Amino acid sequence: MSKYWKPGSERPRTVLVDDEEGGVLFVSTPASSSGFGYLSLERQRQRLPVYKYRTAILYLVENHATTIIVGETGSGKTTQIPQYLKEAGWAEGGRVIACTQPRRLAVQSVASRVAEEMGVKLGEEVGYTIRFEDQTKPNVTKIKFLTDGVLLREMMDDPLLIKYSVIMVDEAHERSLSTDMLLGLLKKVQRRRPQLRIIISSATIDAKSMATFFHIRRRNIGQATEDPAPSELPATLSVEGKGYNVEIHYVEEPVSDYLQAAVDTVMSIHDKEPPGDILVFLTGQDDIDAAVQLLTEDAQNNGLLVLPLYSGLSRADQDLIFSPTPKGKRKVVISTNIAETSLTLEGIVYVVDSGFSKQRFYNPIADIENLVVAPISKASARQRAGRAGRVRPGKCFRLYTEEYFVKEMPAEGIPEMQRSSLVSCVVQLKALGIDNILGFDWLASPSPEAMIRALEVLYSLGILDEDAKLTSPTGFQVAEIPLDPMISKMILSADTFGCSEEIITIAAVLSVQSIWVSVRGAQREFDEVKLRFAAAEGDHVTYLNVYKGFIHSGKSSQWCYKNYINYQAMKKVVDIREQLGRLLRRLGIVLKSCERDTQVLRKAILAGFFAHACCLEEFSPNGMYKTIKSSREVYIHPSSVLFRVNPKWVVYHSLVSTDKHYMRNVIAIDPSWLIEAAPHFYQLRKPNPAPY
DNA sequence: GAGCACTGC
Repeated sequence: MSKYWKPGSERPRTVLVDDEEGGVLFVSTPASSSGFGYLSLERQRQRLPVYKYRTAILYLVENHATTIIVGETGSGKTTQIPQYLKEAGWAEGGRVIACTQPRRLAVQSVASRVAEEMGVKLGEEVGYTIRFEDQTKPNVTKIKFLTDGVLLREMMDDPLLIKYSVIMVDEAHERSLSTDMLLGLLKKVQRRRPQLRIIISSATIDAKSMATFFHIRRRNIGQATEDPAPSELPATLSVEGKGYNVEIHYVEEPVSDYLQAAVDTVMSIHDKEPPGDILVFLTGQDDIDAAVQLLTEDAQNNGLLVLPLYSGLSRADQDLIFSPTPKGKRKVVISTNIAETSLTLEGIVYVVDSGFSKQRFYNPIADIENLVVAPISKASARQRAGRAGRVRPGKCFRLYTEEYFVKEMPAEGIPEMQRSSLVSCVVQLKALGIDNILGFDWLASPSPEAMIRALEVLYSLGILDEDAKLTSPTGFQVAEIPLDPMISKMILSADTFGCSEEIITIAAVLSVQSIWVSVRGAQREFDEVKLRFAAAEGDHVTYLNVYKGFIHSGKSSQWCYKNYINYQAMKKVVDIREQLGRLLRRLGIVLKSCERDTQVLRKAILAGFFAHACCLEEFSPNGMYKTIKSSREVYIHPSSVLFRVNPKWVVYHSLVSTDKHYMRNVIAIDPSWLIEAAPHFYQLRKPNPAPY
């Protein structure tokens, strides 16, 4: 292996302390690394790297409006800082300390850990809020963990976030859509509420741009406040992590086939390295299944237990990953990016990093989201490597050269804000009274094309008016519904068509990944089972049949298993459906059923998705459609019940672009409904006119 | 004949 691999010289664990005012300096000590099993909770807390910075953090938060904390995983910042703040009195007088996370699971686990450390019952002094679940008590909860999406929603009722004294935005380096929106809005809130403290916690050293962003010049400090306002210069503090050292190895020459290189590397680790499980990062299901097959063939009875991991797997298959490795075996998990942040595997000692992941990119001109294999960033590469150092010192094998890493790999990924459609963002900002979207203070500004496209789409849906203001009531109601605006529009229209009962089921199904389980081996059987639910009208109506079956079965997981249906997804459908029902009631909409009339149902769908209408090309041998809007070539996705049925006129929910543009979730329509649904969009159209 | 990952009153 020494011939092939070149040890790297990356020094990830430098500690940097940088108070912009130059007054404070902290020097770190090397990370300690011992098991905590026998220590009391209090002693464990004191052993965390962040503990040394307790006084410093409290000092900075006291004196600065914004504090940026750079800390690696395992520093303890997420669980400790909210407690320090509470101990220092930031939760007194009915005020609440908030800590946001990008993911639900993180919210729950961090909250329960903190409650345990404080010796209180979860949901009282320490609580959490995620969608569908509010574990907080008014006037009792002092520390509240929540997803950043929930905090954004809270702003619709409480734009200045009055009840919070400190808001800590954790994992800000991930730069999710809602984190970026939240940070932009928090900056605005801070102008109006100088006493609000913001803590931004990030795992990467790119704190400078955050600091520059939050360096606000307050304009109107007219009214005298009782406390002196904190410095508007953000402070930056760095805390080291608790991970073990991970030795980085690079290939000497670039590899041409990362799949084969990954397989070879696994075999080589298995041959030459001491015991320890291996985690391999590839890009998608195809790659992963291929690698699993190669390794399983290669590895017959040689002691490798090879397991795939991606979100499309059923829960049972995902859980295999967590089962203990049998004696004398070495576990190899071949995973997508899911293992980079969302799932943590214990016992990994070796990581193989292909250097790629699938990433979503949005083309605002074509209004299409693409999924492409793209190189990862240095930040991701470090995160992946860190997965090898959770239990003991590990090794990371990067399938790219050190020169590439140093010179070519981008430091950070492109923020999601610059890779997505802005339709939802715009509605949320408008609802918060931000009228000038182009002039909004973005952390990373989206392209003007994307913003203009979003405004156009929303205007065509009747959600925004000519002045780009939310329409009343439609626009404001759409903003209340936590779904894609096109789906929200569809839901609201269902009221007129008398089919809201059915439409909210469809909306819920369209809002989850997929209700089918992934079955590669039993494809034929799967297709046959699917036919039991299939409706001639298309996928949306098929989903109604599945939902009915699920409810009829008493929401049985067995029933799901037998029918190749994802039980977790169906439970989520039920949750979303209930939420939508409550929401509509609040908007004064009474749920009505259209019984068997699928025509009104499809008209309601069209009210949201008229822009996605397509017509089958005449004499097309391979089922080619063209979009009415822009004559784009599209095909029905093979997972659709209308695949090979090819009705003349269809409307799709979304496009998946791989080698072709595939329409996912397709329904057959009558073209006359189009003019009815959107006269402004489809007027006087003779062959292939383009509205834009 | 095909499927990155999260998330939301």
